[in-house]
Amino acid sequence: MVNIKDIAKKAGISPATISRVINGKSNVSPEKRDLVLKLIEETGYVPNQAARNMVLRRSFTVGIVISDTFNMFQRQLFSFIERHLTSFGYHTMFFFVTFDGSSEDACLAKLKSVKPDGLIMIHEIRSPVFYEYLERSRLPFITATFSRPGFPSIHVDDEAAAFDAVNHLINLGHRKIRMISSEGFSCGLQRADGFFKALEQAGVMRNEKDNLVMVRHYTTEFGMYGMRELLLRSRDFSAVFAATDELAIGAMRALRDEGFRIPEDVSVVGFDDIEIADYLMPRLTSIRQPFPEIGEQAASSLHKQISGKYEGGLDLTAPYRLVIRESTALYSG
Amino acid sequence: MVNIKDIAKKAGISPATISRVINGKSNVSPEKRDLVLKLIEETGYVPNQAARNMVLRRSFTVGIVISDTFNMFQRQLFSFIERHLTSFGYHTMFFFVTFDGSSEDACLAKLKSVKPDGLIMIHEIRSPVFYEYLERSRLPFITATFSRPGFPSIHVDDEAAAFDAVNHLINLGHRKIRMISSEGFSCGLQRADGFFKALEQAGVMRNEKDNLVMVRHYTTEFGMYGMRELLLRSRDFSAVFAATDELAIGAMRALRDEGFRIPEDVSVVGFDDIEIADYLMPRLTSIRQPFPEIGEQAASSLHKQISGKYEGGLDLTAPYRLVIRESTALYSG
DNA sequence: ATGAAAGCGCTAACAT
DNA sequence: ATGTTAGCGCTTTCAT
Repeated sequence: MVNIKDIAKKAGISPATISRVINGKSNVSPEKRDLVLKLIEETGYVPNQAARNMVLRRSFTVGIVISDTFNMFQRQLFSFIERHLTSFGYHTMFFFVTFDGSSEDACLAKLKSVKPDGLIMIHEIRSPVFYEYLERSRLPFITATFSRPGFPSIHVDDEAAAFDAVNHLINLGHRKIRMISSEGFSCGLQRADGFFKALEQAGVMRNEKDNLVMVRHYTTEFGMYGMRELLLRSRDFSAVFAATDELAIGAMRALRDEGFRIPEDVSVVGFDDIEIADYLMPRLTSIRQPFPEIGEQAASSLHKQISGKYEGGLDLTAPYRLVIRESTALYSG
Repeated sequence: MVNIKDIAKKAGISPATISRVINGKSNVSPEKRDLVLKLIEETGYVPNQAARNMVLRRSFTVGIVISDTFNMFQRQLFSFIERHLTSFGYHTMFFFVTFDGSSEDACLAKLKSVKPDGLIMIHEIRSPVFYEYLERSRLPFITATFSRPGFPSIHVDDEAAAFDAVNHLINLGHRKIRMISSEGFSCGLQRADGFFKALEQAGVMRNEKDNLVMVRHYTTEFGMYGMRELLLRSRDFSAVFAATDELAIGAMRALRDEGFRIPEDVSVVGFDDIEIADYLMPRLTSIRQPFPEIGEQAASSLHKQISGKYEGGLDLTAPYRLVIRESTALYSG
């Protein structure tokens, strides 16, 4: 592979000047600049990333901490994040973490080894050791779609959004409402809070614990399990709020398998508004998270931090919106 | 950040010996080894990846060439590939390519800069320049879920699988069958070949071109467009074969919007058997691609190539299986 | 505006 | 078994 010395030799110039041209420094004569550019073009030379990384003590890589289950929601959000990071000149590398937390150590080790310039966390890590490292190493990072007090983050107001979603059901006349959520993320808890708040305000706060089932993962499979569990407890309800669309999809499956019609017998509301929500039968009513904005904000906020333009203490809030489709209908008790 | 010299100083040993311990070389005395290990543990030292990359002329990274649309099928396959690559000690980095091919140059530049140890291609690049570079640079690579004559690959027999899928419809009594596919990938063409072969064998090969619609991307959205186009041409059919599940989901949406019941009025078959196929209403009949095997084979074949254990000329074929669910039913003309 | 030289953190060849 | 040394490809002083 052709390197900077090869170019220097061909041009009869020192490597230092080649470097200057590559990095767009001003103090190079136009003639030499043109010559070098021509040579680079001809030879197809591309600077060796590893060498630059070493001397500049940067990796030009941003790590994405994400759960290994990597659902449709995360996939969509990632696409937007990636696009913006690329436009800022970063590469992107996944740091997978399993839900049970057993791999958080491995993730930390990979962090130290790869040394990304920054980190975007789409998955909520529990280990305090992890956050200690982030602080100690002063590694720029931002959490997306959830927040951790005192750290930069971009997310919607989960509790308020859940409140609105459940209120939509209440306004349709539903009173006996169930919820499926997960403990994995703090937003699962916040969405549950919004759920209870809405119930409370409507004066239908009965059997608090029986209304809610907590499952392990935000997947269609666990949505199905959760719904089955709720059905075992009681069939006396007319609406279900799922903490994510994936859970809603699984819940709808379980309801259908038991002969319930949606929305005639049971209304279903999801959360996230993933792409497929609009392709389901019936189309799923859901809370829209603005992926494009969240992705862009996460990337550009991180970029600012990395390039030292960080203003400090940002906890960005993205707007959400209830998208009403076919899976919710008037209560017809 | 603590480096190898720091460890050496603390231990009163030369950096070379530290390096030997880190890399598990045998010729180190047990006492020194233990001392070094202890120090590494204490200090939290992790070797600097960039420095190793430079001197070893390796990146310990495998590139994944994937389309920027990055659908559910690719997401699922990627998860398996990633898992295995990690177990072999590789990092993973995406090389996104847009469907229109405009970014193939950028992808090539990134390739030269990052210098991955190998490449797994889930997306079919057209540019011959790209393949020329692969050959010239002798970069190990393998194509997954499609094949390119003369190059290592792992994939199912798309034509045979499509043939079986369509035959399933024919055995159910369907004669007027439509197909939605895409030109983007060669497998879209091969699946169309299987479709026509099955029709031909059943003696229902009429209006060849009208039976098939080609759309731009393998997405739900384009599946919907494709189906609308078919409906515009004629409503006289009883079954649809979609080249991917995503297309099938979009097609089902379009059919439902026009009042068709599935499978009572129209049977639908997909291809890939993505996770969600079993959660749709109705559950989607589909050809199962064995993600776990394809992912494992792709990763381990590449690993063999990288470590010089490549036996040459492998064109691996993975088994497929028709999974019959609820979206296909007897023709009830 | 340009070149010479040092050095980033690591490994490997070569001594001993 | 261990240390010394050179060098991977690049950027960046520091001269000039």
